Amino acid sequence: MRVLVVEDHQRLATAIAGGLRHEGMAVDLVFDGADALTRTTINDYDVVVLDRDLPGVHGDQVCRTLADRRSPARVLMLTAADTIRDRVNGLELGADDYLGKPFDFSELVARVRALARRASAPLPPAYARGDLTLDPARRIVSRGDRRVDLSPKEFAVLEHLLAADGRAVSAEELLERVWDEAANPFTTTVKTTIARLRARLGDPPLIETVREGGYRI
Amino acid sequence: MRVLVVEDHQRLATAIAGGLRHEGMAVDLVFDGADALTRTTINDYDVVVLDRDLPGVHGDQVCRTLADRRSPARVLMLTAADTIRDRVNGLELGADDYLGKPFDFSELVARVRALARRASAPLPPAYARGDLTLDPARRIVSRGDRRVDLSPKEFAVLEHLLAADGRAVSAEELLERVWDEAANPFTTTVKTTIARLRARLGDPPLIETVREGGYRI
DNA sequence: CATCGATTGTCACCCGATTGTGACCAGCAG
DNA sequence: CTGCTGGTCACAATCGGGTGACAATCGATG
Repeated sequence: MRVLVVEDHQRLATAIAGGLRHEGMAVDLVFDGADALTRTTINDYDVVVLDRDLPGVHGDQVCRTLADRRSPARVLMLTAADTIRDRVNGLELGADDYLGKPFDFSELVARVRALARRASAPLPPAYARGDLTLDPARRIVSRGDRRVDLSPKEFAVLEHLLAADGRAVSAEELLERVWDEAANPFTTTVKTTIARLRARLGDPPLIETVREGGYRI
Repeated sequence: MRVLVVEDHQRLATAIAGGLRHEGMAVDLVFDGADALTRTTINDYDVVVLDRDLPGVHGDQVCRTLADRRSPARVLMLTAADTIRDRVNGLELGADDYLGKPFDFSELVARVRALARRASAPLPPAYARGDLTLDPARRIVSRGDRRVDLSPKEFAVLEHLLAADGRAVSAEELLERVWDEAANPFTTTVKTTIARLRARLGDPPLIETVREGGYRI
């Protein structure tokens, strides 16, 4: 879990960062708002622990900017005074949670955890063709309920054929899309890879040859 | 709904337990703090109804221990005197609600119900995959009923793999999400960590390698 | 503050799978 | 029969991942 701590007081900053690291989180630390903004463009954080009173760019400003950018990072705002009014302000700025100083460290940890528990992105759908399925995210190919394991090239070729959805795909197109520039078009690489792929997929055959036109599934 | 009643006065204890059972709850009953602590390690309760004045281990102590353990059980504290001061103390100790004696039984029921509802939402942040379970909050990993202890990095990697839900996770992604900025992408750190993780998890192997694609669980 | 063990990053080396390659074979159309 | 397209095979080079050793660092403990 990736966390950015933004806090200008050295002592407190390192204490927070150290504590969160101790909980097993990957923590980056910056001491002002400007740095916070650049860091959040470079890295993807799950949570930003943001002190409100920062020199230079104010915490509120950082928070607002993140919200404007539609940053996926959740913001936990730290503030000296914890009044209802502050809380409302903070949440209106786009903070996801609010914690007043002084705070109990275990509470900070709990809240960071809670914020990081974001709904995991749904897995993209798998391809299916007859009894063949290919799941791009999991990198799994099955024939019926039998798992088929493929080498990276074989997998990529099969994925491309499935994506073509029945259209015939020429050897040139495969070379273009599946291989990189280093591929030598004057050799039999594609033929060979298709052969190996067919062998691994077993019977009945799935990949048809279209004379002069390439391959189709 | 699973409830533990901790109350040293026999009469009152059985009355409460009986009443809650009558409301359809599964109630366990103990008469002192020490028993309460052992029971809560054995079973997962939704709510603990806890008398404050207990012989031996005091109610406050029980409450604090539960909080320290990050127990998911919510605590409803019962107390003879219901002063503001008591209430604040109780809540600071980690109790989730507070009820002064004498109380109206219907109010007790209502509060237990309310607490149970509250508990059910953020309760299950534990991953499971086959015989493997990982509890992020407690930082506990088990294989079947055998506890596995992992270093922080190993734990974080495993958590990430489990969160990916079978998706293949590349070494780059792991570096990005589990390590902080100081990580050097040109070395074999991830490989090594995976190797150590595999060794600790034992047989049968759980983490699969996806050539060119990273790791999958 | 010194010490000891655990943790972690780094490197050198090993190994098997993968892949590109070209020679050769098979089927088919003209 | 001939020429062409595509399939098959064996081989060698390469690559990606696994392993074990080592050192630096961290953290707990006396």
